[in-house]
Order: sequence, then C-alpha cells, then structure tokens
Amino acid sequence: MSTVSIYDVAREAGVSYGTVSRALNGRSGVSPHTRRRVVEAVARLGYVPSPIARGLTRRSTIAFGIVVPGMADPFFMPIAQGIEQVARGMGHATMLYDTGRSAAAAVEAAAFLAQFRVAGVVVLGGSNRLDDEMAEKLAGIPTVVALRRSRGGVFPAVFFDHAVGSRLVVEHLRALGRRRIAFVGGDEESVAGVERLRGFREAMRDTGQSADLVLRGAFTLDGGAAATVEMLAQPAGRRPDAIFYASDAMALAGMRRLREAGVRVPDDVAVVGYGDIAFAAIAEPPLTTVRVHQEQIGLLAARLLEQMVGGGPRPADIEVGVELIVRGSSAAS
Amino acid sequence: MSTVSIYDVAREAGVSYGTVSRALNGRSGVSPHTRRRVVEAVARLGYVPSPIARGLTRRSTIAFGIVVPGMADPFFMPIAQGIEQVARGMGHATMLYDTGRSAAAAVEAAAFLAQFRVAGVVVLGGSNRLDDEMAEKLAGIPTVVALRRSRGGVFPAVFFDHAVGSRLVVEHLRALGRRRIAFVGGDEESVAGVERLRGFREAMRDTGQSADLVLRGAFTLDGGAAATVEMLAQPAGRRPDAIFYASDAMALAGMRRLREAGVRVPDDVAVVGYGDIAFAAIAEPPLTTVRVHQEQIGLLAARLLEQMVGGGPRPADIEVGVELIVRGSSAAS
DNA sequence: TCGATTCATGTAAGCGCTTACGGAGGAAGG
DNA sequence: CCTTCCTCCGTAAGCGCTTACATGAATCGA
Repeated sequence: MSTVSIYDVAREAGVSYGTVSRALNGRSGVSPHTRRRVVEAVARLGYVPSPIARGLTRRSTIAFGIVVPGMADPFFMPIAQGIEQVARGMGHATMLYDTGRSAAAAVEAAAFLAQFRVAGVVVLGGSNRLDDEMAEKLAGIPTVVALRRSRGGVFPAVFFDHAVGSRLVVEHLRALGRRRIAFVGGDEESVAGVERLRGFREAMRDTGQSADLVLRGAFTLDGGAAATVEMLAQPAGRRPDAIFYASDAMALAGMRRLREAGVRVPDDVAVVGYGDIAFAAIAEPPLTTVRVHQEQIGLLAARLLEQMVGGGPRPADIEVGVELIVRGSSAAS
Repeated sequence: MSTVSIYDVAREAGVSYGTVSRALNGRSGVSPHTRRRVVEAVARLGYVPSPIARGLTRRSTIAFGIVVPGMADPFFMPIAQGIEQVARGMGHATMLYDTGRSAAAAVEAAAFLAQFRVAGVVVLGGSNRLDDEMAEKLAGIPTVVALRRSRGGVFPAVFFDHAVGSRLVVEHLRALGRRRIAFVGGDEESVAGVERLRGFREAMRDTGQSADLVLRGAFTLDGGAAATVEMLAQPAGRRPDAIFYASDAMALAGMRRLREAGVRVPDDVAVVGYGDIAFAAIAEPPLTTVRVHQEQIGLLAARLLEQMVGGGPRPADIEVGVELIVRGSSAAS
C-alpha cells in the first residue's frame, strides 16, 4: 500500500519535501541533478502522490464526473465509456452519477460532484432547463454537456440536431409510401424528448400530414412496450402503418409487442428507432434508426473537457451530424 | 458553492471548530444544547463537510469503487447501477474503472482505487487468479467480489455456480432432442468463461455426448458474430443443431448471423444464451437463457460492502441460484 | 467545605500535499 | 574584492477536517 509519503521520498533523495514537490510538479527552480535524484527515489520507493491530499491543496481532484440519465442504458454507456478512457489516459478517475432521468437529480449530481471537487464534469443529455442552477453548483469546475446544447451557452456542448433526425425518418417513411405515421415519444423532461417530437411534428406538417398519432412514454424498453400496447388498443381504422419511436430501446421493445399481436414488421407496420445502439443492427428485423455516433461524441466531449481543464479558453460548441440508417424494419414493403 | 468551512460554522454557532466536528460526527461529549446550535448553524450556512478533507484525516473517502469488465456491457451495468444506488443512499460517490476484461487491468484498478482511498470496492466478475495481488493493493479496503468467488476466499463474494447454468442448458437441449450441441465460449481470462465451459463439458459427458463443437471468442456481440461465422463455415455434416453461447450478447449476435445464412432458429438450430440481459426477452425469437438475477446480485454485493464498511466481521459468501428461462429460440421444434 | 470525578469544550497537531517566502551560494558586474 | 542578482533549495503556513489532550466548570460524596 502506498503508505509512503512525500517526506519519505525527500529523505531518500536527501532533499527537502518542498523540493520533491517542485520536482514532481515540474516547477522551476530545481536543478536537473536534484530532479533526477528525486525521480530515482520515487521509483525506488514506489511513491504515488496521494490524490486526495493533492486535491485538498489544489482544490481539485484528479477525477472526472459524468452525469448520466441511466447507467444501464445502452445508448449512454458507450459515451461514458469513451470518456472514461480519455480520463484514465490522463490518470484521472471517473465518477458516475445516475440521475434516473430526473432533471432535479442532475442538479443534485452537480452539487455532489462539486463537493468532491472533481476536475471536470460531463453532463450527458437531460434537460437544459436547470443549467444555470447546475453551473452555480459547479462554480468554476470545467463542465461540458453532450447530446444537447446548454441553456444560454453556459456550458460548451457537443451536440446534434435531434429534430433533423426526426425529419429524416419522416421523409424516409413518407418515401416508402407510409401514410399513417405514429410517434412514440420519450419523456419530455429531456431535450431529446422535446426536440425529437418537435422535429417529427414539423416534418409531418411540412409533408402535409397530420401528426395526430403521438404517444409519450419513457425512453426505456418498458416505455416502448407500454406505448405499443396502447397503440394496439386503437380501433383498427386508426392503426398506423409506421411507428417512429424516440429511442431504439423503445422501438425494439415495441417490435416485440407488435409481433406478439400478430402485426408484421415491416409489412404491416414499419418501425424506426433513434440512436443506433448496438442491438439495433442485430435485431430481427434489423432496426432502421438514426445513427448518432456515440463514441465520437464521447471522445469529443472528453477532449473538450481536457482543453478546459488544461486552462484553455472556453471552447466553441461542436455539432456532429446524424444519419439515417435504413434496415429491415422499414424496408420497402 | 460550498466554500463554507467548519470554521465558519463554529463562528456562527459560537463554539469551537472541534466542537462542531464532534457534534457533526455524533461523538460524545457535546451537550444537547450545543449540538442543536451547531445543527442550526449548519442549516443556516448550508454547510457541507468537504469529503476530501475528511478523507485526508480519516484515510477513507466517501466513495465506492466498482471494477467492471466492460462499462457498456448490458450484463454488468444493471449490477453496477444497483451498487450505485445503494452507494448514493449512503451518501457515497461511485467510481467506475473499466478493465476491458483484462485481468492485469483489474490489479491496476485496485491500485488506482486504493490510492483514492475509496471506502470500499466491488469487483465484478473477472478472474480470481490475481486476487491476492489485488488484495495486496487494496490493503485493508473493504472489498467484495460479485459473479464469482475469490481465490482462497480473500474477498467475500456474491456468486453463483456458472457450471450449473451450463448443465441446465445442456439438459434442456437434450430433452428437446438436439443431438449436436455446440458451445461458443467467452474469454477464459474470466471465471465465467472457464466455468461455463467446464459445466458444458461435464454435462455433455454425463449425458453421453461428445463435446467436440467448442469455439471460443469474446463475450461480446462481435465475439458471438465471429464465432458463428466460423461455425457456419463447417461442412454441412458437422453443423450443430443447437448452439449454446456463453453470453446473451454473443447469442443475439449469433442469431443474426444464422438468419443471414438462412439458418432458421429454432427449427434448424436452437440457440441459448447466458445472463438474461434485458434484450434477451425481446429478441426475435426471444432468447432462451440462463437467468442470473443481476439486480439482486448488485444489491447483495452492495449490502455486504455496507456491512464491512460499517466495521462488521467478514461476511460469509452468498450463493444465488440460476434459472433456465426457456423462450422461443429453443422451443420444441 | 474540599478534593475527586465527570462532563463539556477549546487547542494543538497532524493527515499529505502545494506554494509563498526567504536565505545561502555562486556568477556576474563594477 | 565587494555588491548585486540569480538559482536552487529549505521552511512555514495552510488546504478543511479529526482527534488526543488539556482546561475549567460543575457535580458528587464525605
């Protein structure tokens, strides 16, 4: 166990603890010779600076915080994973805080991570409504949001246009000749929920269709299943010939319900999701969806944070594109 | 921002900082009256003790560490999520360290978390080969492993018998009349990989079958896809009529490949997975698998850790059962 | 009434670092 | 040869807590 402190190193190297600290932190005012002796002593003793003691004086620990709406959600985790990798590359730890998709919890998360004096935080998705409050809690801790922009630009963001994805879907379905397109939205506590719905509505209007088949649920498997059951309860005449789910998880669960009800996908109903999680491609039928490039977003967010932590200026927002991936669940019927 | 320190509280309450500390930590030797004044001052000032300063003196921070083989793996994350919830209930943060399924990385994880002086750590799966080394790095930090036992019982464990699950699968497939059962194993760096294979071999032997169709890969989607492609390359005569994958992810990816090759599931080939991740139930066909009760395991592990952190005696290992969930991918054909 | 306890509280030290400050040499300048 | 200025380094203080110890007041029995 690293019970060896900076004092031990100092003794071993025959210098004072202050010098050790300077040497290790690359401060000036240490002769090359001394520096070398310190480095050697460190190696000999296997000394590792205590992150928490260091955190106390520096008011910042070598840990990043990630605020995530759902720790078990296959959409968010690849992003978090990317961030964790970058963090570890910097020798940083990663703290996860699961908000359970509650906007209020995100503020708590901010406060919590702030008192831990993390070096930086990445907020995944969620709502922008409370960004000011979060910024207040985070008081000066470098923070970036991913998957959305922040309210009033308080935080730099790596984002994409959720509405554009919806538009691509509607146009695709339209081109396929689908006439009655239903939308199953996620919770509107989040930007994703609101914007994907908005995009759907606008695209429907623009293509001269009425967006009257709109349901809401949670972004989860259960949410998708429940909404689909509800949809199936409609009188046959009002049944859609295409369902656009606001997330892949919802779509996948929905397809299962549809099949159980004897509805064929894509013949009777085309199905489209949003997010392109790994399971979308291997579902049966493979799920048409809006690809979001999660890994890229994670890496970009981490990189932005890296810059900010490094003391750089506030970076500009980065927009990434979305892309419609057409698969079997909406193949031409 | 919580820039208010214990000194501020002391001043506000008109007592000394030592008294504030004692009052806040429930130490004896504080009059009820004083205690009340302190509590009031805390509330008035919105004081929150600095976890990191506290960590420095106590040599233990209010954070738990989780060592996880894959942060984006839908099998592990529900467990981690359960732990995170318990942790937060205790006011603790959660640090995740992704080993990428490398046993060596798990030791690094231990060292890393140890220097952060986490209050406790949960190791998910992995190998038990390096448990001694990990214990050494963790020097006294309460630790429990989940999903396997630890070598020589160095850590308390919440485990199940991987081999029993395999046996259930083999017997099930056998009862279905399948004659040529193939096994697609996960990486044998982990206990899960080794034991599931062993269980398969033994069950095959006990039922008088030869276990000659055995492939290995990674536990991931890609691993399952690759192994399946390999399997399909076999001459038709050697083709299995059932494939038992060591994980659900592998099985799901495998089913996709099978379908693409025109192999019908379950008619031509029955497919079974292991783990019962959320997507298993909604796949098409729904996947027969070995249920492992991930949430329960997460909660139990967290609870054990809670006990240990509370200073209790080393808890006994807890074994949880596994259960075969029969679904469409192996329905009687 | 008086020492012996007991209880509540204040103070100092220390956890393992960082960093401002100041002192000791040595090099440069006159 | 003496001042001035660097360079390199040691020391002290402080980050925000906990806790051992010291102090003083209150309580008790005799």
